[in-house]
Amino acid sequence: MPKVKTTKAEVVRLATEVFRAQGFHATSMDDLAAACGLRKGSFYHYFPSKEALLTETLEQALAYFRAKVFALAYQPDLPPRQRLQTMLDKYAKLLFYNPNGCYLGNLTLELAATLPSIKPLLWQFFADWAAALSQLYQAKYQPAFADQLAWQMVMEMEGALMLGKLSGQPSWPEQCAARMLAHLEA
Amino acid sequence: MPKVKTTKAEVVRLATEVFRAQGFHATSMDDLAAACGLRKGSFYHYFPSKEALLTETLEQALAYFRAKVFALAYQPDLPPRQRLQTMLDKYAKLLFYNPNGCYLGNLTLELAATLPSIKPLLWQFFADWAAALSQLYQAKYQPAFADQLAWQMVMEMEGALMLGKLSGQPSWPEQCAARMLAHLEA
Amino acid sequence: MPKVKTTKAEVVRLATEVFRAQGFHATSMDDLAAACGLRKGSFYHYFPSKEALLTETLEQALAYFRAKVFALAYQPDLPPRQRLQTMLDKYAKLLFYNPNGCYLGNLTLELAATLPSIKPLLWQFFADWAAALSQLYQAKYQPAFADQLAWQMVMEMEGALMLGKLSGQPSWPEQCAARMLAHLEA
Amino acid sequence: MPKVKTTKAEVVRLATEVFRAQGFHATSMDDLAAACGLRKGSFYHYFPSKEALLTETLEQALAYFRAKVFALAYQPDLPPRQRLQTMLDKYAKLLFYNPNGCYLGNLTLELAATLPSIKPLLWQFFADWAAALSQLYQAKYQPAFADQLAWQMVMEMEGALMLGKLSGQPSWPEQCAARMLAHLEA
DNA sequence: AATGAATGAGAGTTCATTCAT
DNA sequence: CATGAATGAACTCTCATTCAT
Repeated sequence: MPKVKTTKAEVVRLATEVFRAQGFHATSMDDLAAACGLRKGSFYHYFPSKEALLTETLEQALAYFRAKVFALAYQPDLPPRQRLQTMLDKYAKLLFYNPNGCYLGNLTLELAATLPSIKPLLWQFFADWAAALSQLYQAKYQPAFADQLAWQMVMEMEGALMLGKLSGQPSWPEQCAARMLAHLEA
Repeated sequence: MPKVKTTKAEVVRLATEVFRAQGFHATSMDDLAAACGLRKGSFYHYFPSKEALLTETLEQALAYFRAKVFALAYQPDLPPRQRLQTMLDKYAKLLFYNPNGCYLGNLTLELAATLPSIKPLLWQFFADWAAALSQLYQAKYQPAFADQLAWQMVMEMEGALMLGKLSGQPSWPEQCAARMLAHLEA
Repeated sequence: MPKVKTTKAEVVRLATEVFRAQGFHATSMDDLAAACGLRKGSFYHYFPSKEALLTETLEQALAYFRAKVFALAYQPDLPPRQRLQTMLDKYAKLLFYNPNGCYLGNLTLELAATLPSIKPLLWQFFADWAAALSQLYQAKYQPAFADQLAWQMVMEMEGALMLGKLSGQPSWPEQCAARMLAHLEA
Repeated sequence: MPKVKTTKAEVVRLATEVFRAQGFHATSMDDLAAACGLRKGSFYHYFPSKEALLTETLEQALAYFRAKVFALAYQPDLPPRQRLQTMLDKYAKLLFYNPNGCYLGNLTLELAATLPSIKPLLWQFFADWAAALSQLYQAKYQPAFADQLAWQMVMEMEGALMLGKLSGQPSWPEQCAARMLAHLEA
């Protein structure tokens, strides 16, 4: 069993989980090194600083959500109802059953006020998420109303993930997802 | 060498603002000392540790919301619509126009996973907030539905405050408050 | 039950026990205040500094041993054997059954190298102790030999108290006391 | 900014001397850093805490005494008298002419009551020391008496080192060593 | 490319002492 | 006389970062 060389992408993936669990400031480079099986010093071959690593995790997370989650809202040859269902299934798998909630949401509240450089990335996440929802709701509603409803559901979901994180129970975001779907029903 | 006199309640009040702006881990005892006009070591006359100080800020914040905000939902001799209006006005004054959002919500996402001792306090905040809303909605809806709607609006408001913090604009929570009111309209 | 005013002598007595248990540097003024039922600030009405308090405990301890222990070696109208016996009984009561050993011996090893001002006091203790023993042994031995034997037994006793402190068992100093007595037997 | 290279064993050796001179609590990490030519923070690469460093100094001291001093009592092909002589010579070189006395004895009195984790190590030192002496005395005395005599001399020596530390004169332990030898003479 | 050793700054905390009340 | 509040220095320890090897 040869030790597989750690790739940069893998390091970013692992770091994301540690940041998601502990937050940015409560996570030390030692924590990250331990989680990635690297020595502390080796980190600086991949990333010039802790903040740069954070930024990469955000970029990778955003790219992942765009490619693997939000994209599901735009599948051709599938009715909106099913597109929303598959998107929410994927979303749920990523966020509902992990006790640490929404990575991007966590960082928004922890860092938006003190680390403005990440705000555009964070905002993009919410905007893309709302756009995907809005596009689906437009099958049933006027664009303006669909948009408002989409943003409303994004906010509700972030609040639901907050309660889920606090209570340890997935029912909050689950019920929120059910309401998201219901808005497409008759 | 001037010996500044402060009260414990005042220290807690000032510390709350610093924690709200920067988060718990990003705030040093030096930051707190500077904000309170104390020297670092003097803090330990009031609180045995940074964590104990945090807990006191949470307790004081919860007590304040209970006494000064949520209580407005229970005013006798006032129609529900007006009670909700005054409660939301007070709520807005405290949270909408401060760029740092909801203190309790911020700490939920930063600390729920790593500082479980504060979870009951945080939960109480959300529960009281939902109870106040539910009690108002029961003027119009069945208890079960009123309750669900109340929790839904609490979540939406936390999400709205998150977007407000990220965007720097109060319109997100403002519109959420408008929807809260609309649920009581005809 | 009126609260008896703490007297300076009482404070010194209590402080001695805390210093004996924890050593000088490991004992904080808070520890002392707690043990004496005083507030920290009040200490400075009795003693100008922690070090001055230490010195007073040493002086009081030395005075006590002189008046209440070593004096027993000089009782008129009692044979040497009995004088030694009563002195050792008193000595044992003070030191053997307290797990913290010999106060003066403890401070000698902790502070002789860094707080030379207390060295004369400490030395006086050992010198008086040896003189008392020597005077008794002179009933049986030549002065020079009695003196040497006395110092020898003082050293052995300090070593025995060290082992007693480490093991928690009084048998080490007890057997040493038995040997002290044996030197006066036939 | 020079990066001094040191070995862990060297750090332990130097720290032992500082602890021996000043005691554990009176020695700061700054003192240790200065003595070792390291910066304060660098210590924590070698030892997780000041207490862990202390434990290592004790372990190394015990190992040294076993290998380099007490072992001399068991040399084959040498009469007991000479074995004792060489052991005492080595012992004297280490302890008599250093004004800070016996490292293990110092720590016994300073820390036995407050840091119980080191008690087994300390006790092992005294036990090995007594065992080495006892083994030599058994050339002349019955095992039980040899054993008692050995412990007696260990205690006397600790007391002698205490007086040596207090007086600054090596004659106390020197004469004690002479008595140790005398017990093997005709 | 990888790392172990080192670092300076700063973290939270403790301390002996001061002093206005 | 007593004390609660305050202090500045020092404490142990952690951190993100550097760099010779």
